[in-house]
Amino acid sequence: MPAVKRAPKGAKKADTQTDKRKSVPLREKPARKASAPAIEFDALNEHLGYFVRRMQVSIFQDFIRRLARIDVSPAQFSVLVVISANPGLSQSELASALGIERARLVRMLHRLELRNLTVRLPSSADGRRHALELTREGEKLLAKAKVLADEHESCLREQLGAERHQTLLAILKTF
Amino acid sequence: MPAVKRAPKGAKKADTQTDKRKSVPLREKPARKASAPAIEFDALNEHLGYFVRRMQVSIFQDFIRRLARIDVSPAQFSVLVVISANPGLSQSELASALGIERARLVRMLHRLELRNLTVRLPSSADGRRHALELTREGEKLLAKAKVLADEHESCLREQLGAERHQTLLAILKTF
DNA sequence: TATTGTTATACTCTATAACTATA
DNA sequence: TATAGTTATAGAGTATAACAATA
Repeated sequence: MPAVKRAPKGAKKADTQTDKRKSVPLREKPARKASAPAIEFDALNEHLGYFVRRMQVSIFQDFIRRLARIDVSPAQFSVLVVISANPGLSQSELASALGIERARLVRMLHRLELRNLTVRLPSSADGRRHALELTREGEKLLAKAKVLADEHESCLREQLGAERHQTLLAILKTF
Repeated sequence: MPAVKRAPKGAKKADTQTDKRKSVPLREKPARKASAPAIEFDALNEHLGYFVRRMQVSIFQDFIRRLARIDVSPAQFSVLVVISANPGLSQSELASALGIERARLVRMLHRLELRNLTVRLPSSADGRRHALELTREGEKLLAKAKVLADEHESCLREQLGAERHQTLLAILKTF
């Protein structure tokens, strides 16, 4: 057995339910038993949020898998794309454009900078700001990332059908 | 000043860049300066994942805000709905139906059980399984949650337009 | 052996708050 | 005083691994 040893455990929480669980089987509806009856999603079927969430998770999983070999996450991809397209952008501007917390962006840029993909240059106009840019290496990696991301998108377009893909993109952009 | 005191800080990471930052302004493209020029999203404009993510975050924020007073998160809502519609469901079945980790569901049910909303009954057929059900209190809270969730959805339908809302729901369901 | 529920761990993300240095 | 960048912290969420009880 490796080092792990198992800490003494919080107790309390588990105990409150042990009584019920180990004691008399109060009652139990026959409902779910035989041959895998399809699960009913009820109210969730009318809620966009549920399906949007499922799709987002699924899309991100594919994106992450495809860009794993260059180690670029969806969030990192969006940061690299926007810096490249808007060189000199400040961290605040970038964060608010992408809906990322300023504080989180700091750590993201930290890692990107350690990998020599981005730089924070001093802004000549305002001593508080950083002018963000990609390094040459950053631009090269972004180019590779865009190829992989396009493959990802093509696969998605194929899954959905070009028309639905287009419709979806159009509707989401209006939101 | 309250207790906080500030730990000695990791150093190293911050230092590696301090040199660059405090030293000569290497160069800086004039690009972003004057009157808030619109930010360019470039490749992101073609990626469904980016917009799906933005929409999901936005929808969840509204959902969370509206159900805050009954303290029900989107994930909790989906769990309550599915248990109510499929009484006797096991934790594994529920987890896989909703795409939640088995381990995470344990903690979620823990909290719901502490609030007296759900119960884990022993399964008569299989000693390993729990038969999940809502308590009467759970059903009552779920009824309230459904009302609020419907209001949330109505607002969303209004924002998008009924037609686009319908189209979106239909396409997402095929995915 | 495999499965169900459970605990633990580690890492990411989100949300705040507070600090510094500049403005 | 306000803003830009930074650090710290707490809470969720995600991903694993391991374990006990049961099959």
